[in-house]
Parts: sequence; structure tokens; C-alpha cells
Amino acid sequence: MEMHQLRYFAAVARTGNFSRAARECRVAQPSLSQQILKLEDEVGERLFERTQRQALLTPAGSLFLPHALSILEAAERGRQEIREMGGQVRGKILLGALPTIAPYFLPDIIRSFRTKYPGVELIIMRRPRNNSFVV
Amino acid sequence: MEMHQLRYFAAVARTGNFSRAARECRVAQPSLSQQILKLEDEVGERLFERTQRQALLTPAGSLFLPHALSILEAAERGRQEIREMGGQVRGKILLGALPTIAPYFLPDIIRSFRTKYPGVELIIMRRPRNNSFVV
DNA sequence: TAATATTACGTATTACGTAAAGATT
DNA sequence: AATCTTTACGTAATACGTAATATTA
Repeated sequence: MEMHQLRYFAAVARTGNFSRAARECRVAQPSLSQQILKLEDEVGERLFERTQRQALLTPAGSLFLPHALSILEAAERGRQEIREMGGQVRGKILLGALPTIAPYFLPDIIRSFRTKYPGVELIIMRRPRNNSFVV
Repeated sequence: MEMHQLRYFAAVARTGNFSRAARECRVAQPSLSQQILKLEDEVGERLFERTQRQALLTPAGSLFLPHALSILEAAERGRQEIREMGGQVRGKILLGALPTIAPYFLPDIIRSFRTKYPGVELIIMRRPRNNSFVV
């Protein structure tokens, strides 16, 4: 049971159609079909009733769907929470740097750091224990 | 974010040690390490603080852990429910078969079917609309 | 030195896409 | 004929294990 298999499964359940699901998942339709078959093989039951018109959830499929959705949701929320946490890191960092070479590599580093941790106050020092200034 | 990465992540979180986690997951330790690094790369944050003694969850890791666990649990429960459902399919099936050839291929089919669906009553007919008997 | 995690790299697995074949309306 | 799914098969991506390289107690 792999993540992408669950994505494909959910898409087929939602659209009721392998081809449409494949388009939504941006994958070739036979590839999606293979992965659905593989998932069905692993759980030991057919998940869809394939008719010409549409792919309908079997009883096993209906039973499995909420679990698949909760997995996909948990994954998304996990990602989201960590992403949001980026902005919640707070504090101060005192950073010593040699004025002669700092301009060559510090700007890029500082820019990416401040994007990732806007809550952190960066303090760059020309030399230790003296003349600090906030960037 | 792949299923096995979440398994590895949960194992490291539980054992506090990459090597022990790798043994539990029956995978080489460098392979597990790679997958953890890959997961960290995807979510954009370190999930563990690596010290010599142990691997401790970072704030991001602590935030992510419950989601990972809920994913693994949902996967297990999905599998389990489908497995249990096998015994819940009920009904009757009327099956026509030619007595001359049925003995050669029916027994295996019937045996596996009854194992999978013990709640289904199989009725085999010697010839249509007459002399049915329950196997 | 011992115990740990990471990097390097070759191998084996596997998900993919294209093409062809079935199946059904 | 048209629409949809599965099968076949070669290719590309990737997870794996072994070995080597840090890193720190």
C-alpha cells in the first residue's frame, strides 16, 4: 500500500472513471490501472466494479475509502503544519563575521534564512563583543 | 512522503536510534538514514536532532509524529477491515455445471471460494431448473 | 576504539509510458 | 466504430545493500 496508489484510488472513487482519474493524477492511464490492480491484489479484494460506463466502489472499496482519505488528509496536514511552523520559530541569533569576506557569501544565506524564519532576529557582529547592528 | 519513510520515521522516534530502528524495520541502516533524510528534505525541516547518544525529535518532528502515526494506523485498520469483511459477504449463488467435466475443475474453485466467503451458500445444479443440491 | 550517522556507488526493484489487445456498447 | 480497461514490454526512477567516510564519546 503506497501513497500514490491511495491517491489514484481516491481519484477513481471520486471520478468513477480510470481514464479521467489518470488525467487528474497526471499519469498514463495504464500506469494508474496497474497501481490500482496492485493495491487490490495486496488487500485481497476488488475495490472497483468495472462497468463500461463507470467504475463503482465495491463493498470492500467503500469500506476502504474513508481510510484512504484519512491517510491522504493526515499526510497533507502533517506537511502543512510543518510548513506553518516555519514562521513560528522565534528568537535571536548573534552571528560573528569578518567584514572582509562576509559580503561575498552572507547575503544569500541571510536572505534564505529570513524567508524561512521571519520570526528570528538576526544580529550580525563586525567583531566580537562590539559594534553589533541588526540586519 | 512514502509509506516506508513514515514507518522508518516512527521507528526512529520510538527507539531514539537509527541503528536500532533499522534492525526493527529489517533494513540496512544507511538505507533507513537515506529515507529519513529524503523525508526531511521533502517537508523542509529536520525531524531529528542527531546526538551521539540518541536521535531526538525536533519541534518539527514532534509536530509531524502524530500525523505519521495516524497514517500508519489508518493503513493498518483499512487492511484489517477488508480482511474481516471477507467473512461478512452473504447470499446464495446458483451455479450450473456439466456433470461430465465439473469434477475436474470445480473442486479447487469451490474450496477457495468457500474459504474466502464462508457466508455464501453455494448451490450447484446438475442441470437447469432441476435436482439442485447444496455442496 | 567503539558506536553512531552520512556519503558513495553499483544492483535490483518497480513505477512509468507507449503500443497492442480485450471487452462492451 | 467508439470508449474504456488490461496486458506486454522496454525504460527510467529509486530503494536497497556493501563499503568507505566522517563524527564524537
